[in-house]
Amino acid sequence: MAWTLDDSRPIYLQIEDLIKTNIIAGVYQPGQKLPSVRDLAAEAAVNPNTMQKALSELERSGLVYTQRTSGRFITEDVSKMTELKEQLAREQIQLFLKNMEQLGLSREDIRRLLEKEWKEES
Amino acid sequence: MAWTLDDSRPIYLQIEDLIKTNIIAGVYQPGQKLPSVRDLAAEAAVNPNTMQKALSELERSGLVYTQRTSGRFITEDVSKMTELKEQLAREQIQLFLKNMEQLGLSREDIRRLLEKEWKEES
DNA sequence: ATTATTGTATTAATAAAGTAATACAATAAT
DNA sequence: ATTATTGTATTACTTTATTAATACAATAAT
Repeated sequence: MAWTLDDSRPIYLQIEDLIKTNIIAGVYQPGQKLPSVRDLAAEAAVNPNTMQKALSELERSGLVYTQRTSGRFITEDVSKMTELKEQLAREQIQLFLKNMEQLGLSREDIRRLLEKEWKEES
Repeated sequence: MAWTLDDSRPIYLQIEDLIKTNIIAGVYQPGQKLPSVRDLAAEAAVNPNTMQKALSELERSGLVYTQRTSGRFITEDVSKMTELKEQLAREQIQLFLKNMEQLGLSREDIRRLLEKEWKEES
Protein backbone atom coordinates (compact mmCIF):
# COMPACT_ATOMS: atom_id res chain seq x y z
CA MET A 1 0.00 0.00 0.00
CA ALA A 2 1.13 3.49 -0.90
CA TRP A 3 0.84 5.64 2.27
CA THR A 4 1.84 8.83 0.57
CA LEU A 5 0.94 11.44 3.14
CA ASP A 6 1.44 15.18 3.12
CA ASP A 7 0.67 17.99 5.50
CA SER A 8 -2.12 19.58 3.53
CA ARG A 9 -4.74 17.79 5.58
CA PRO A 10 -4.89 15.84 8.84
CA ILE A 11 -3.06 12.54 8.62
CA TYR A 12 -5.97 10.51 9.87
CA LEU A 13 -8.22 11.85 7.12
CA GLN A 14 -5.72 11.05 4.42
CA ILE A 15 -5.38 7.54 5.75
CA GLU A 16 -9.12 7.13 5.95
CA ASP A 17 -9.46 8.18 2.32
CA LEU A 18 -6.70 5.88 1.16
CA ILE A 19 -8.22 2.85 2.82
CA LYS A 20 -11.75 3.75 1.79
CA THR A 21 -10.68 4.11 -1.81
CA ASN A 22 -8.92 0.77 -1.73
CA ILE A 23 -11.96 -0.92 -0.29
CA ILE A 24 -14.29 0.57 -2.84
CA ALA A 25 -11.88 -0.22 -5.62
CA GLY A 26 -11.78 -3.83 -4.44
CA VAL A 27 -8.11 -3.88 -3.50
CA TYR A 28 -9.26 -5.11 -0.12
CA GLN A 29 -11.70 -7.95 -0.61
CA PRO A 30 -14.92 -8.41 1.38
CA GLY A 31 -14.25 -10.33 4.58
CA GLN A 32 -10.53 -9.82 4.36
CA LYS A 33 -8.72 -9.19 7.61
CA LEU A 34 -6.87 -5.94 7.91
CA PRO A 35 -3.46 -5.82 9.55
CA SER A 36 -3.55 -4.77 13.20
CA VAL A 37 -3.68 -1.13 14.18
CA ARG A 38 -0.07 -1.29 15.31
CA ASP A 39 1.10 -2.96 12.12
CA LEU A 40 -0.75 -0.53 9.90
CA ALA A 41 0.62 2.33 11.96
CA ALA A 42 4.16 1.04 11.56
CA GLU A 43 3.63 0.53 7.85
CA ALA A 44 2.35 4.07 7.39
CA ALA A 45 4.87 5.45 9.86
CA VAL A 46 2.32 7.17 12.04
CA ASN A 47 1.34 7.00 15.68
CA PRO A 48 -0.94 4.02 16.43
CA ASN A 49 -3.60 6.36 17.78
CA THR A 50 -3.68 8.19 14.51
CA MET A 51 -4.28 4.96 12.65
CA GLN A 52 -6.84 3.97 15.25
CA LYS A 53 -8.70 7.20 14.62
CA ALA A 54 -8.71 6.70 10.88
CA LEU A 55 -10.02 3.16 11.30
CA SER A 56 -12.71 3.97 13.80
CA GLU A 57 -13.93 6.76 11.54
CA LEU A 58 -14.02 4.27 8.73
CA GLU A 59 -16.00 1.98 10.93
CA ARG A 60 -18.72 4.55 11.41
CA SER A 61 -19.35 4.28 7.69
CA GLY A 62 -19.80 0.54 7.97
CA LEU A 63 -17.05 -0.40 5.53
CA VAL A 64 -15.15 -2.29 8.19
CA TYR A 65 -16.11 -3.95 11.43
CA THR A 66 -14.25 -5.06 14.48
CA GLN A 67 -14.09 -8.33 16.30
CA ARG A 68 -12.90 -7.34 19.71
CA THR A 69 -9.60 -9.16 19.94
CA SER A 70 -9.19 -10.88 16.63
CA GLY A 71 -8.96 -7.79 14.51
CA ARG A 72 -10.68 -5.68 11.91
CA PHE A 73 -12.28 -6.96 8.75
CA ILE A 74 -13.70 -5.57 5.56
CA THR A 75 -17.43 -6.04 5.64
CA GLU A 76 -18.45 -9.15 3.77
CA ASP A 77 -21.94 -7.83 3.32
CA VAL A 78 -21.61 -6.86 -0.32
CA SER A 79 -25.12 -5.50 -0.59
CA LYS A 80 -24.44 -3.26 2.38
CA MET A 81 -21.36 -2.00 0.63
CA THR A 82 -23.35 -1.25 -2.50
CA GLU A 83 -25.95 0.47 -0.39
CA LEU A 84 -23.30 2.56 1.30
CA LYS A 85 -21.77 3.54 -2.00
CA GLU A 86 -25.15 4.68 -3.19
CA GLN A 87 -25.70 6.69 -0.07
CA LEU A 88 -22.33 8.40 -0.39
CA ALA A 89 -23.12 9.14 -4.00
CA ARG A 90 -26.46 10.65 -3.08
CA GLU A 91 -24.85 12.86 -0.47
CA GLN A 92 -22.28 14.05 -2.97
CA ILE A 93 -24.96 14.83 -5.48
CA GLN A 94 -27.13 16.74 -3.09
CA LEU A 95 -24.23 18.81 -1.85
CA PHE A 96 -23.16 19.48 -5.40
CA LEU A 97 -26.62 20.55 -6.49
CA LYS A 98 -27.01 22.78 -3.47
CA ASN A 99 -23.75 24.52 -4.28
CA MET A 100 -24.59 24.92 -7.92
CA GLU A 101 -28.00 26.33 -7.14
CA GLN A 102 -26.37 28.79 -4.80
CA LEU A 103 -24.49 29.99 -7.85
CA GLY A 104 -27.80 30.54 -9.56
CA LEU A 105 -27.39 27.74 -12.05
CA SER A 106 -30.35 25.88 -13.53
CA ARG A 107 -30.59 22.18 -14.19
CA GLU A 108 -29.95 22.82 -17.82
CA ASP A 109 -26.89 24.87 -16.95
CA ILE A 110 -25.57 22.02 -14.85
CA ARG A 111 -26.14 19.45 -17.59
CA ARG A 112 -24.40 21.68 -20.08
CA LEU A 113 -21.42 22.36 -17.83
CA LEU A 114 -20.93 18.69 -17.02
CA GLU A 115 -20.93 17.69 -20.66
CA LYS A 116 -18.54 20.52 -21.43
CA GLU A 117 -16.18 19.37 -18.68
CA TRP A 118 -16.29 15.81 -19.95
CA LYS A 119 -15.67 16.94 -23.47
CA GLU A 120 -12.61 18.87 -22.35
CA GLU A 121 -11.30 15.95 -20.34
CA SER A 122 -11.65 14.13 -23.67
CA MET B 1 -30.34 40.97 6.07
CA ALA B 2 -30.92 37.72 7.92
CA TRP B 3 -27.71 37.00 9.92
CA THR B 4 -28.92 33.68 11.19
CA LEU B 5 -25.77 32.15 12.61
CA ASP B 6 -25.24 28.90 14.44
CA ASP B 7 -22.26 27.16 15.96
CA SER B 8 -21.94 24.40 13.42
CA ARG B 9 -19.24 26.27 11.54
CA PRO B 10 -16.97 29.27 12.17
CA ILE B 11 -18.91 32.52 12.28
CA TYR B 12 -16.76 34.23 9.70
CA LEU B 13 -17.41 31.47 7.18
CA GLN B 14 -21.13 31.64 7.68
CA ILE B 15 -21.06 35.38 7.20
CA GLU B 16 -18.91 35.05 4.12
CA ASP B 17 -21.40 32.63 2.62
CA LEU B 18 -24.38 34.79 3.44
CA ILE B 19 -22.89 37.84 1.82
CA LYS B 20 -21.59 35.90 -1.16
CA THR B 21 -24.98 34.39 -1.77
CA ASN B 22 -26.62 37.79 -1.59
CA ILE B 23 -24.18 39.24 -4.04
CA ILE B 24 -24.61 36.43 -6.52
CA ALA B 25 -28.37 36.55 -6.10
CA GLY B 26 -28.27 40.26 -6.88
CA VAL B 27 -29.55 41.43 -3.50
CA TYR B 28 -26.47 43.60 -3.39
CA GLN B 29 -26.18 45.45 -6.68
CA PRO B 30 -22.90 46.00 -8.56
CA GLY B 31 -21.15 49.12 -7.33
CA GLN B 32 -23.26 49.33 -4.22
CA LYS B 33 -21.52 50.44 -1.06
CA LEU B 34 -21.56 48.02 1.81
CA PRO B 35 -22.09 49.28 5.35
CA SER B 36 -18.87 49.76 7.30
CA VAL B 37 -17.18 46.84 9.02
CA ARG B 38 -18.32 48.17 12.38
CA ASP B 39 -21.90 48.67 11.28
CA LEU B 40 -22.11 45.23 9.72
CA ALA B 41 -20.57 43.76 12.83
CA ALA B 42 -23.13 45.47 15.03
CA GLU B 43 -25.94 44.35 12.74
CA ALA B 44 -24.80 40.74 12.85
CA ALA B 45 -23.90 41.00 16.52
CA VAL B 46 -20.35 39.79 16.08
CA ASN B 47 -16.93 41.17 16.86
CA PRO B 48 -15.74 43.67 14.23
CA ASN B 49 -12.67 41.57 13.59
CA THR B 50 -14.82 38.61 12.74
CA MET B 51 -16.71 40.66 10.18
CA GLN B 52 -13.44 42.03 8.90
CA LYS B 53 -12.17 38.52 8.36
CA ALA B 54 -15.29 37.49 6.49
CA LEU B 55 -15.04 40.54 4.27
CA SER B 56 -11.36 40.24 3.51
CA GLU B 57 -11.86 36.60 2.60
CA LEU B 58 -14.64 37.70 0.31
CA GLU B 59 -12.29 40.20 -1.20
CA ARG B 60 -9.84 37.51 -2.21
CA SER B 61 -12.54 36.17 -4.47
CA GLY B 62 -12.92 39.54 -6.16
CA LEU B 63 -16.59 39.99 -5.38
CA VAL B 64 -15.94 43.14 -3.37
CA TYR B 65 -13.19 45.70 -3.34
CA THR B 66 -12.00 48.29 -0.90
CA GLN B 67 -11.38 51.97 -1.21
CA ARG B 68 -9.08 52.69 1.65
CA THR B 69 -11.11 55.06 3.75
CA SER B 70 -14.39 55.41 1.94
CA GLY B 71 -15.52 51.83 2.37
CA ARG B 72 -16.18 48.58 0.60
CA PHE B 73 -18.13 48.13 -2.58
CA ILE B 74 -19.59 45.34 -4.61
CA THR B 75 -17.56 44.99 -7.78
CA GLU B 76 -19.21 46.86 -10.62
CA ASP B 77 -17.33 44.78 -13.15
CA VAL B 78 -20.22 42.56 -14.16
CA SER B 79 -18.19 40.50 -16.60
CA LYS B 80 -15.69 39.79 -13.86
CA MET B 81 -18.52 38.60 -11.68
CA THR B 82 -19.76 36.30 -14.40
CA GLU B 83 -16.25 35.03 -14.92
CA LEU B 84 -15.90 34.37 -11.22
CA LYS B 85 -19.19 32.52 -11.08
CA GLU B 86 -18.04 30.32 -13.92
CA GLN B 87 -14.79 29.61 -12.20
CA LEU B 88 -16.51 28.66 -8.97
CA ALA B 89 -18.83 26.42 -10.94
CA ARG B 90 -15.92 24.72 -12.67
CA GLU B 91 -14.22 24.07 -9.36
CA GLN B 92 -17.38 22.59 -7.92
CA ILE B 93 -17.80 20.37 -10.93
CA GLN B 94 -14.26 19.09 -10.90
CA LEU B 95 -14.41 18.32 -7.21
CA PHE B 96 -17.73 16.58 -7.68
CA LEU B 97 -16.49 14.47 -10.55
CA LYS B 98 -13.36 13.54 -8.67
CA ASN B 99 -15.43 12.35 -5.73
CA MET B 100 -17.84 10.42 -7.88
CA GLU B 101 -15.04 8.74 -9.74
CA GLN B 102 -13.52 7.74 -6.45
CA LEU B 103 -16.77 5.91 -5.83
CA GLY B 104 -16.22 4.05 -9.06
CA LEU B 105 -19.05 5.74 -10.92
CA SER B 106 -19.01 6.22 -14.66
CA ARG B 107 -20.21 9.25 -16.58
CA GLU B 108 -23.35 7.42 -17.46
CA ASP B 109 -23.90 6.55 -13.79
CA ILE B 110 -23.53 10.20 -12.89
CA ARG B 111 -25.97 11.34 -15.55
CA ARG B 112 -28.46 8.76 -14.40
CA LEU B 113 -28.15 9.64 -10.72
CA LEU B 114 -28.54 13.35 -11.37
CA GLU B 115 -31.69 12.87 -13.39
CA LYS B 116 -33.01 10.56 -10.72
CA GLU B 117 -32.34 13.12 -8.02
CA TRP B 118 -34.07 15.82 -10.02
CA LYS B 119 -37.00 13.59 -10.69
CA GLU B 120 -37.37 12.95 -6.97
CA GLU B 121 -37.08 16.60 -6.11
CA SER B 122 -39.90 16.90 -8.64
C1' DA C 1 -6.56 72.23 10.30
C1' DT C 2 -9.58 69.19 12.84
C1' DT C 3 -12.59 65.54 13.37
C1' DA C 4 -15.04 61.57 12.33
C1' DT C 5 -15.20 57.55 9.71
C1' DT C 6 -13.09 54.16 7.11
C1' DG C 7 -10.24 49.86 6.72
C1' DT C 8 -6.03 47.52 8.77
C1' DA C 9 -2.35 45.68 11.74
C1' DT C 10 -0.81 43.73 15.97
C1' DT C 11 -1.29 41.16 19.70
C1' DA C 12 -3.54 38.33 22.96
C1' DA C 13 -6.90 35.10 24.55
C1' DT C 14 -9.67 31.16 23.82
C1' DA C 15 -11.26 27.19 21.68
C1' DA C 16 -10.92 23.33 18.80
C1' DA C 17 -8.44 19.82 16.40
C1' DG C 18 -4.90 16.68 15.91
C1' DT C 19 -1.25 13.79 17.56
C1' DA C 20 1.10 11.10 20.95
C1' DA C 21 2.26 8.36 25.34
C1' DT C 22 0.63 5.09 28.14
C1' DA C 23 -2.30 2.02 30.48
C1' DC C 24 -6.31 -1.06 30.17
C1' DA C 25 -9.26 -5.00 28.68
C1' DA C 26 -10.55 -8.88 26.12
C1' DT C 27 -9.59 -13.16 24.04
C1' DA C 28 -7.17 -16.21 20.81
C1' DA C 29 -3.21 -18.97 20.87
C1' DT C 30 -0.17 -21.74 23.35
C1' DA D 1 -3.21 -21.07 33.21
C1' DT D 2 -0.16 -18.08 30.74
C1' DT D 3 1.14 -15.28 27.10
C1' DA D 4 0.81 -12.68 23.11
C1' DT D 5 -2.04 -10.07 20.25
C1' DT D 6 -5.98 -7.50 19.49
C1' DG D 7 -8.74 -3.15 19.92
C1' DT D 8 -9.87 0.68 23.31
C1' DA D 9 -9.81 4.28 26.87
C1' DT D 10 -7.62 7.97 29.21
C1' DT D 11 -4.82 11.60 29.46
C1' DA D 12 -1.65 14.96 28.05
C1' DC D 13 0.71 17.60 24.72
C1' DT D 14 1.00 20.36 20.66
C1' DT D 15 -0.58 22.84 16.97
C1' DT D 16 -3.88 25.33 14.43
C1' DA D 17 -7.97 28.02 14.05
C1' DT D 18 -11.03 31.32 15.72
C1' DT D 19 -12.42 35.20 18.18
C1' DA D 20 -11.51 39.38 20.61
C1' DA D 21 -9.18 43.78 22.44
C1' DT D 22 -6.78 47.50 21.12
C1' DA D 23 -4.03 50.61 18.62
C1' DC D 24 -2.83 52.49 14.06
C1' DA D 25 -3.31 54.85 9.51
C1' DA D 26 -5.54 57.05 5.85
C1' DT D 27 -8.76 60.24 4.09
C1' DA D 28 -13.39 62.20 3.49
C1' DA D 29 -16.10 65.53 5.70
C1' DT D 30 -16.37 69.63 8.21
